[in-house]
Amino acid sequence: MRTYALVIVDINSEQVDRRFTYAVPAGMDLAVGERVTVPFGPRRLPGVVMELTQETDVPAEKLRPILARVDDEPVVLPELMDLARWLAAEYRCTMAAALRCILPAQVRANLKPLTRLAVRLTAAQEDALARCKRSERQRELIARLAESPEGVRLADLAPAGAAAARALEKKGLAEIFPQSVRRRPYEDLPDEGAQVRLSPGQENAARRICAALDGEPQAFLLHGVTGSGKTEVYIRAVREALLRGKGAILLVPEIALTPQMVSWFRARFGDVAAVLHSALSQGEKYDEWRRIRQGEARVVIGARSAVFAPVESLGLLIVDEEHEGTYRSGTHPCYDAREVARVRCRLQGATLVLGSATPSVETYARTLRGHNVLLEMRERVAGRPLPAVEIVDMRKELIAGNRSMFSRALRDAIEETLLAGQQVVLFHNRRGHSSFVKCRACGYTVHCPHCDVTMTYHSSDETLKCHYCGAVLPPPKTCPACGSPFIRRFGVGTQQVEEKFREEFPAARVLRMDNDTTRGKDDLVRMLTTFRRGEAQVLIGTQMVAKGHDFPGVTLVGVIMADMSLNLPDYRSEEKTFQLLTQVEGRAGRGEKPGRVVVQSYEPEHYAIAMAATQDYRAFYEAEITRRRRRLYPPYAVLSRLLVTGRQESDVRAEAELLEMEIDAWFRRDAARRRQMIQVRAMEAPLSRIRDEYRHQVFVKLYAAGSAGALEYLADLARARKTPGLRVELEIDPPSFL
DNA sequence: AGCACGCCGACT
DNA sequence: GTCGGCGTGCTC
Repeated sequence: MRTYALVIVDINSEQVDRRFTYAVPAGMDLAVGERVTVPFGPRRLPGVVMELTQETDVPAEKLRPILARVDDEPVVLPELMDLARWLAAEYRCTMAAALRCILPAQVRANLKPLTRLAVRLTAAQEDALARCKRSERQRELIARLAESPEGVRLADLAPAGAAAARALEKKGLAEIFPQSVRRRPYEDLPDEGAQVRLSPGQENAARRICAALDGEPQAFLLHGVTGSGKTEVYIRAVREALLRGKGAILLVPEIALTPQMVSWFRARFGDVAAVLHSALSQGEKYDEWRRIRQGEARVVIGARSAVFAPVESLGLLIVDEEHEGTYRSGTHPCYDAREVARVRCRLQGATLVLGSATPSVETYARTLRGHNVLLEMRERVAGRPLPAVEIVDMRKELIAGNRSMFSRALRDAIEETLLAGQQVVLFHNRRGHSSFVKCRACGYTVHCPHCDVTMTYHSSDETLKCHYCGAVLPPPKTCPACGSPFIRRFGVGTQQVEEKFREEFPAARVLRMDNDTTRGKDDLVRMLTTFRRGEAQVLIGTQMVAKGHDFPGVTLVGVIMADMSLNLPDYRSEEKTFQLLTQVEGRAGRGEKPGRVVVQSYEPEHYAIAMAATQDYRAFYEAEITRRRRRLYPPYAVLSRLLVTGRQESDVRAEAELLEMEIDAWFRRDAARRRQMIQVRAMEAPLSRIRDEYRHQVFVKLYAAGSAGALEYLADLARARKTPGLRVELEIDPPSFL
């Protein structure tokens, strides 16, 4: 009986997003998940076998045979085939695009293994020695080679040794051959961290996770205050998974944080741990992937895309710093690694652990609704206290005549800390675009009357705009709240903070860490190491200094302006601010000495700032979820937009307005649809032109409950739109509306 | 995605 | 008369 293979060809286009049937040549041993080369029109293309079948409706004259297998073994695990299918359905991408996520480019490129010349004995040691009585060097080499039957790299021999090797080869006693070597990322990293005793909180969390490894797989939210030692819990859980013959994946939010985590894992798990992320070289990535696929590595540490790592019999999937935005992919398919992780765990019967000191509002809400089991760690390890936080009201500083960016309290604290020989972290979250208008006398910021988000100052036409509804206001000359003339836009960056700091504390050794100073691949790691070693006393930086670093020498954290992230035109800005402040405050007092924090703010009474100071997550969550419910934001609503782009501005505008009318009509058709809609509005996008392409958007806000049908409609609408010269794209809950 | 086929303007 | 523009249509 004939066998046919249903193949997805590697073309990311909806036109060919279906399975093509090929005849399997007699004698070709094929399995689902294997990569093959197939004829496709005049071309030869790679593809993946989705299914094997005994019959087909395809007429015989159309059928063509599979040309070849690409790999020696199936490359896609069966569970990952299911995951790819889910990915394509959930994120509305082609099957080819979904498979590309699962098969990284290096693997598809079929890289060659890296080889170096090595030498090994081909004769018995005694025979070889007998024939080399005269040369002491050759005899030495023979003894050494006898100890390493797999061969010794020529580069590892002294120059004379290499000559001896060639002599042995000439005598037919040894051979010189290309030996494949593994490219090891972070090879020279020290193996840090000794075995530690777990605190009662850590012990409890680890026990609950291990119970799930033995019994019914579960999803956990591990909520532990900064410094509570979540990493140790991960390590314990991973070890337990390994002991049960299962694999584990640990996702970390940023490459920058990986080296430290890798060194901790290497210390415990050695070569069983693999690393996967985009900053590795092609070869490193390829080799690590192969090692995982072949079961040589059972533990994977990696960024977002490592959620697809080919770990067989996965037992545990951990998402560290669950709240981080980096888990959402910016390129199509725009998957959320946390969602993928959840589905993958379901498909493979694995246990999911989401870890954070500041869980995202969505995750916490889901947890309270019973989707995750909550594990809490309220204490820091070794009985260390949380840092004492002092909030400084910068409005009072202005009244007191202090116009500098450092309050008297912060300046004193820095002085004391430097005198005591301890380290300081200064955090300032400068965001390049979108400046806002704020009153320095009373802290008032101009908000949109309709949307409750900060309005953004546009210097081009000197107006304030709302990025959600398009409302436009002239910037006020005096503060609408208190009448003060000190109302102006804010735009201080870390560079100015550094300059002012050097003026005031010329003796201190300062490092500045932001996007401008960490351009090179290794700059960040080097700076972190320098600072951790104590070779600088002060670290000034943006959010990248806030995240997860362990700086035992830091006893003072200063926040230059806590309101910075509060005034972004985004409904998540309160959440972001709370997370950032809580995280950066958590950098203080992680060593022997207790830490302190000085937070400077123009609106110190704001709940995000006040509750970050007391590290009271639950109180913040209650306040925030109440606001979201009242103002109709996620998780109660779904925000989406249709983005229209094109060269001709009038066409772009007209298309957006047409879409608005059409969508509006669709929602008004019956009562059920009317109940879905909160707002539909066409407007110019905040970034109204990028690379000579004009941008307009149709902002669509829906009630979350039962929104699936409406979103499906919007997706179909966007896809069906084929006006020449225009592109229409649907974005659901995008990271920003710029 | 490519590459075909197919129907209307300026060139040796 | 031809060379060539890129609009639909197909690829097992």
